[in-house]
Amino acid sequence: MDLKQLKTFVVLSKNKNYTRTADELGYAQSSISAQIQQLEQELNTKLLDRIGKKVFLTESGEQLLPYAIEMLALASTIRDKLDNDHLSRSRIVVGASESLCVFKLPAIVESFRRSHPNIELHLALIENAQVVEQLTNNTIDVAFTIGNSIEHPTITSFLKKREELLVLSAPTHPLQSKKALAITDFANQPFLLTSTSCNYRETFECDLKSHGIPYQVTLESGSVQAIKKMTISGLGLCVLPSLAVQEELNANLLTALPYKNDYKLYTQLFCHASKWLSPNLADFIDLIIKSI
Amino acid sequence: MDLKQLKTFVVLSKNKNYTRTADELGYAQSSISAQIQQLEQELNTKLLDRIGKKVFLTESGEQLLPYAIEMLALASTIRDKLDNDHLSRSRIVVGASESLCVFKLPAIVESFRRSHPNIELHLALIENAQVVEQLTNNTIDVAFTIGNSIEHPTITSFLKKREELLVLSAPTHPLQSKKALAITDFANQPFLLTSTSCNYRETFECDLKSHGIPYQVTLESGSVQAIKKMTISGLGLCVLPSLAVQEELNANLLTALPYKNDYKLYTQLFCHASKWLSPNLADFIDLIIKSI
DNA sequence: TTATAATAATCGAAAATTTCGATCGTATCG
DNA sequence: CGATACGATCGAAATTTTCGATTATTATAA
Repeated sequence: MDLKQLKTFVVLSKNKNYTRTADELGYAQSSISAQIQQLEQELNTKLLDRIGKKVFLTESGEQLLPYAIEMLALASTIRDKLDNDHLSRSRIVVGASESLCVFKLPAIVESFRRSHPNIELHLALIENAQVVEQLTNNTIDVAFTIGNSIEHPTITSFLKKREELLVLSAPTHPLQSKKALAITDFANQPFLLTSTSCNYRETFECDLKSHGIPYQVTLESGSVQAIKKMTISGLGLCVLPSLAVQEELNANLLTALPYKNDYKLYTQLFCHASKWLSPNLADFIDLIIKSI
Repeated sequence: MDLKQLKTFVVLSKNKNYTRTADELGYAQSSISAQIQQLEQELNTKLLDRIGKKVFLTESGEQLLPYAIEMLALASTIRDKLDNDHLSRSRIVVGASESLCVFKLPAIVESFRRSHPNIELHLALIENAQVVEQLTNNTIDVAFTIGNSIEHPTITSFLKKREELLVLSAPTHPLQSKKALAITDFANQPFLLTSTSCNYRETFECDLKSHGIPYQVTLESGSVQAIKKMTISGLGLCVLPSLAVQEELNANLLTALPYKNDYKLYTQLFCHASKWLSPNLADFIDLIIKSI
């Protein structure tokens, strides 16, 4: 049983004429005969009687007709749904770093939702270390993170932009007056840091430790927002990528200390290399690339 | 889109493994690949992602899956229905003469309904003259009539049994005492006849007329039962096939007059030659043949 | 890192099927 | 009875499907 045969059967039921049906469907008349015979053979009944010059549906034919119509309707629905889905319903699961969620994604998501109103966007907060695993498990469609460079044979990178990591203080902080700072200047300073697994903290802490610089952690928080507020209040220093503090720098609420570093942090955008980029996903990726 | 492809897609969605799916469905692995590619091409999406070693349904694949399952279920329903229908639901439209409806069909119908309880039997009263037309129009499936011989190139006859046409009277009737009657003995007799289009009446009346025998029609009725009752009451003579008066002859309520005739009347059973004989219809025809 | 095993994609050839055009058979209509 | 309309049938051509072999990729073991 085949949709082609059912289609032919339905049209033939309407026309009750093989030749016209052949014309309508673009087949030779003999092909219509053959298709109906196939169908009859498979269903093991006669579907049509040719009595005299006219064609009649048999009992079985009458039985089949509504089902055949339903079948074709269902096939048509499938085509519609899947075609529409390219344009309408669909879901993209984005795994993103917290900073990017807060400082970059809102504008991107807003813009994407305007251009693709029917796409469901799911946001999963992930850390840099999970990127490969989650893309490989297909639990996220795309990863948008800030952190250490990631290179992996089965992961495609669409974007890699160096991010400055800043050591920040309140504008009134004593260290702020110096022309240039060395790592040693941070000795015994109170720091407000993100959680241990965070790449910027890791990077900076590694720097301090490798030079044997003692330091205090006054606040440890997953919330960048909390850290900034505390720093503004003068509680200590914090280490954040510049993109997370643009606003505060502009408003002069925070000051970047003149500490030259060589930290390798990147905003990156990844998919699994085998991932099929649906038109929507491709659009989303393009939008991010343009927005950065 | 094709049921075969959908089936493959569904099994593959379950297995998430091409090789196993190929084994399960009895194809080569490459055929599974090909079928899925066909489906993807036709629906213009990717249905499966192969990420690393594992196979995942894409968004589109997830969308398709329930529809594909529904489709297969529907196909399965069709097969079931049409197969069951051979045995269960079905309808046979029988066109039959009144006499046969009254004197033969009841026993046949009862027996058939016992052996084929789910077949809907429709009975249409028809006259001999309509047999060809109605079979040709496919308004009846089978014709079971008593009357003149019918031979027609497009009509198949399954049964042709000579029927005796009797001229009957009440046992007390004066003509009954004669040894043998000639047509002339019926001159001026009052007759109780069936309606004009009826073959027995036609046949007998023709006989009288061709010999220029005058006669009266005392009662003209479509009801054989009424005619018999009136004849029993001594109102006149009637002309009926023997099968219609078995009971009354046995009970000595009516007497067959000793009139030798050469009327060619037959109980016959027909289908259109092009008619497909469903198993049920074939059973019905067999039953009639055995019952006569 | 390299070898190995697992697995799907690809490709060309073989097999199966579908389609077509021509012809035949049958029923209807003038 | 002949002409016409229409589906069935048949063999050849065209197309599609399937297969087996090979290749490519990735995960895993050594």
